[in-house]
Amino acid sequence: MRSTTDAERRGWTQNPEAVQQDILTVALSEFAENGFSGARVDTIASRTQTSKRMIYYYFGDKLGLYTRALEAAYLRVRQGETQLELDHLAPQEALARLVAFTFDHHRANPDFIRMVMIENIHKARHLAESQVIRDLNEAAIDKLTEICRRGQDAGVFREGLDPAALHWQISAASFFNVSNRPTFSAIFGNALFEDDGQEAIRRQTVDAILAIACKPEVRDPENE
Amino acid sequence: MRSTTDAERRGWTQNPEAVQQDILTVALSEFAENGFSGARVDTIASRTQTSKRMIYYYFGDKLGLYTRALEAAYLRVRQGETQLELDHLAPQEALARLVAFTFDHHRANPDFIRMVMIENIHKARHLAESQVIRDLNEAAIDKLTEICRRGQDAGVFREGLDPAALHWQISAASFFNVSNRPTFSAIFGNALFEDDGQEAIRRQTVDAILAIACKPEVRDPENE
DNA sequence: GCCAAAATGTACCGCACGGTTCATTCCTTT
DNA sequence: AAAGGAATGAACCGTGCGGTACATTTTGGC
Repeated sequence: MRSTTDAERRGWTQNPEAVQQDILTVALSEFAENGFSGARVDTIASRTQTSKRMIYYYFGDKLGLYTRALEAAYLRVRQGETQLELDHLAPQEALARLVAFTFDHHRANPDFIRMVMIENIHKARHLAESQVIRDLNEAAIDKLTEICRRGQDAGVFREGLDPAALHWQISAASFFNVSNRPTFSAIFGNALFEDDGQEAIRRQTVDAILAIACKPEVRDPENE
Repeated sequence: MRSTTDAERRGWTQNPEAVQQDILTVALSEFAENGFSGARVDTIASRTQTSKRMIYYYFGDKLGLYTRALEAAYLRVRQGETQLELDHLAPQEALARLVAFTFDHHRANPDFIRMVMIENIHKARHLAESQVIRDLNEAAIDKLTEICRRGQDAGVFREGLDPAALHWQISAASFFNVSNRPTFSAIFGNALFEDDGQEAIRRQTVDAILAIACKPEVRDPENE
């Protein structure tokens, strides 16, 4: 590791990892903004501190770059999810916390949401082929499955509860809230996406999920 | 109105409306499949019984064609919604019916869903500018608002229920079910999208919405 | 220090694709 | 029946954009 002064004086310093990271960051934002065909390799290059040449050097072609950007988006977002600790909470509390967290977490990662939207437009063609992403998602339902088991053991959750279906419900609300905000607010106004509206929707969503999971007699007494 | 035989013999028959309709149908399917930048005007033209020349003659440019296709998608889907009659049902029944219908209706109109997805990728830029679509959606919440009022008058729905927020919940489930099927099933398997899984999810969704809308004491006794 | 390999800069290419030009045929009006 | 406008056909064009050729600099190994 040496001083960079001579490199600054004339010429440049090699830094493969940083260059790739730079490209990936820009590419992710550009693909998320414009979609695969909408994104322009030249634009990505220009927003980079390096050149288009380097993009093709490291990523082969536009599709390769897109795939890596997609994986990067998943990596980031899944990494954020590991922060959540639920084991010390009662099942209902844990579930409520998980739903609220997922809701906020999706909201905080719009680029990830947009990449998934784009993948869905493409029928998940690239996602399906990425082993990286498949691996990442194996653990995604684990937390929820564990909560379900605990809730059923404690007798507060319904029997025959399907963790996958529950995850579907949580994802639906959390995802839609970000993905469809533009059309929804264009048609029905922006109120639900202001702070008050978002809080109301999050609470409503938590309630709905709890209603699905909990036995009927369990839900009435506890009133937040 | 005259026979078309002479036109078949030599030359061609003019038919502006049919030509435009033909173009629109193909364009809708092509845009829904590939997005705005992904769709190719040449491809659209080739799938048409007319030529690229006609597309520009009637629709000006690619964006004009896209906008008209988007409006066409909304028109079709909203037209299907008018079939639903709910006034003769008790509020809870009406709401349950509305949710189940919306769920199925979205599922039956994947092209519409994909157009909305694409609009959301584009931040609803074109949808926001279309007066046609704004008008179409004014009536979209009316049914639901009416049900809410009736339910509250009858004392079975909670006070302070927000029809817009309820519509949000219904849309979230129904939309996500179609829009995110590719990624969801790529990651978590296809089971939830087979007939059994879909039925389970629809039931679960209806239950969740009813749990949001109904007063707690109202929901326990009635067991489908 | 020297050399091969890795990393980067510059300039360029081919063509796909959105859009147009110009000519021709159909239809309505008077 | 003539004319003028609407509707259609066929070929063409300019360029935006994905991708490449070729030269040059940097770096690490010996």
